[in-house]
This record gives sequence, structure tokens and C-alpha cells, in this order.
Amino acid sequence: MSTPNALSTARHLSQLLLSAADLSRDIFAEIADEAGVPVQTARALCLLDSPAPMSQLATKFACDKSYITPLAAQLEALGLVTRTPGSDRRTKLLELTPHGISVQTALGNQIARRSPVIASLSDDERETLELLLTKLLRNN
Amino acid sequence: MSTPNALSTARHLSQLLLSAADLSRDIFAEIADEAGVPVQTARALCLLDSPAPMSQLATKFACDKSYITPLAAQLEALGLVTRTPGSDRRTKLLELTPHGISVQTALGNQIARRSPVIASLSDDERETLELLLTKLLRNN
DNA sequence: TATTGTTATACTCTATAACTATA
DNA sequence: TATAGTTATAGAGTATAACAATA
Repeated sequence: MSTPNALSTARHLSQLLLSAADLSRDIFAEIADEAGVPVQTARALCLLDSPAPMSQLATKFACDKSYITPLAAQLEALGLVTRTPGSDRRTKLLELTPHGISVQTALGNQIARRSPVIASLSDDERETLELLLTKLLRNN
Repeated sequence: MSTPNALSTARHLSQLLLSAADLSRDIFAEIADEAGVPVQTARALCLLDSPAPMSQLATKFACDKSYITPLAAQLEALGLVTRTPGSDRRTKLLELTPHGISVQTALGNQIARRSPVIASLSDDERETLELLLTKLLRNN
């Protein structure tokens, strides 16, 4: 591919990629908002594999442990999880409350229905997209 | 698509989308860094259609005009643009210096070579990806 | 000594509001 | 009155470093 053409292709396709990621994030934010849960807290709730120590959430979130502390506090303040010491008493176990379970389920249902990858593409198209994105990500 | 399956598909594919967008951003940041230009400043430099008033850059950047002021100051401080009053004296025209032109060109060349959409996909694959992302974005 | 979680602090990206100078 | 750019300030998301309790 010649350079000027490659540049405009790179721009256009990269922009589409960023827009699609933004749309995905926006829809999630909308769903979280409707559920009355701050976005990052909703994200944590969706990732939580109850019961689990906070460190596991940091791993899934791919963030520093210091970021989990306020998120867990928020989850607790909303009555979505309890924070109890584990058998290794350095850890704290996050465990969904009944309310937490129902909100987690409700979020899951909305995502399954409204996520743009679900709402706008057929099974075949999803499969093709997965292949292409995987390839894109493979070389680094 | 059944709900539990749709949920895990949505998660997986959304995650791939976010990762691909992140990779695209990371490569750009790497290229900007190698050029010795702060990322957002490099982004502005790439978008600048010299000479143009600052408001045009705000439009291309899709950001508020207040964000452009420090970006333009940075571009000027690095000797990449000059800021001169336009014929409408409320405006300031950003114009690339010779150094600005050469850095802009160098960035363009690197992007054309290393952007993941260029480096990892064939022409056909790019075309398919463009189709899928466009479809994904169309319904909102 | 290494690990879990906490706290304080700071950095990046970006917006809002109020302002100045033109138009 | 409306527009271009500036300034001050604030908020979201996240990290680093130092620390306490426990292993």
C-alpha cells in the first residue's frame, strides 16, 4: 500500500475503531446509569465473581489495587456487596448481597440485549469481527 | 441468541474492541514519544490543516475550544506552528513552520507503516473490518 | 521479607463558566 | 448581540509511594 493512501486508511479505520469502542462504553454507561450505579462501580459489579478478594477484582480490572479500595467502598455503600475478612486475614472478601445479585443480573440482561456488538451484528458478522480483531491484536 | 450466551459474547467482543482501540492509541503514543512530542500535541499536529484558525482544530478534535489554547501554546513552544492574528482579528491562525511540516510528515509516515490496522491486516481484511464497524456504528 | 489493602497525593484528559477583544 | 480565544477551576479515571496488618 502506498504511503499517502496507507495514512488515510490508517486514520479512517483507526477512527472507526475508536468510535466503536466509545459507543460500546457509552451504551454501558447508559445501562449503568439507568440502574443507578456509577459507571466504574457497575463495571466492577459486572466483573465480580462473588465471593472474591479485592486483589482478584484488581486483576480483572487490570488496574492498581489502590483503585479498588474506593470502588469496593462504593459497592458496599450501595448495599451491593459485603466486605468480610478472609481466612487469610490480610484479605477482604467481596460478596454479593441479594440486592447485588439482582443488580448484577439486571445489568447482564441489558448488556446482552443492547450491547452494539449484539444489537447491530448477525452471528456470522460477530464471528468475522472476532477473527479480524484477534488478528489485529496478535502482532502485539 | 440466548441471553447467557449473548452476555458472554457481548463481553468478549466488546473487550476485543476496547483492546484494539487501546492498541491503536498505544502505537500512536509510541510514535509521538519517539518524535519527542506530547501525545495530545502530536494528535493536534496530525489534524492540523495549516493554516487554520484554532476553532477548526477544536472541531476536528471534537473538543471544547478551551482545550485548544494550551495545545496550541505547546505546538508554538515546540516551534511547530506560529500563531498569527487572522483577517478577522478575533481569530488566530495556526500555521506550520518548516519544522512543523517535517514533524507532521514524519508522524504520518510512521503511522502509515505501524498503525495496527495497516501492519496486521490485508487490504481485504481492512475492507471487511470497515464494513463491520460501519454497520456497528450505524444504529446509533 | 512479601503480600493485602489503605491513604495521600498527583497526573492526564477534558469540560464549564466567566472573561476579553473583536465583529 | 454573537463569536474566537483565554483563564481559572473542576471532575473523571487512574497511578505511585508510603504505610499497617498479617503471613
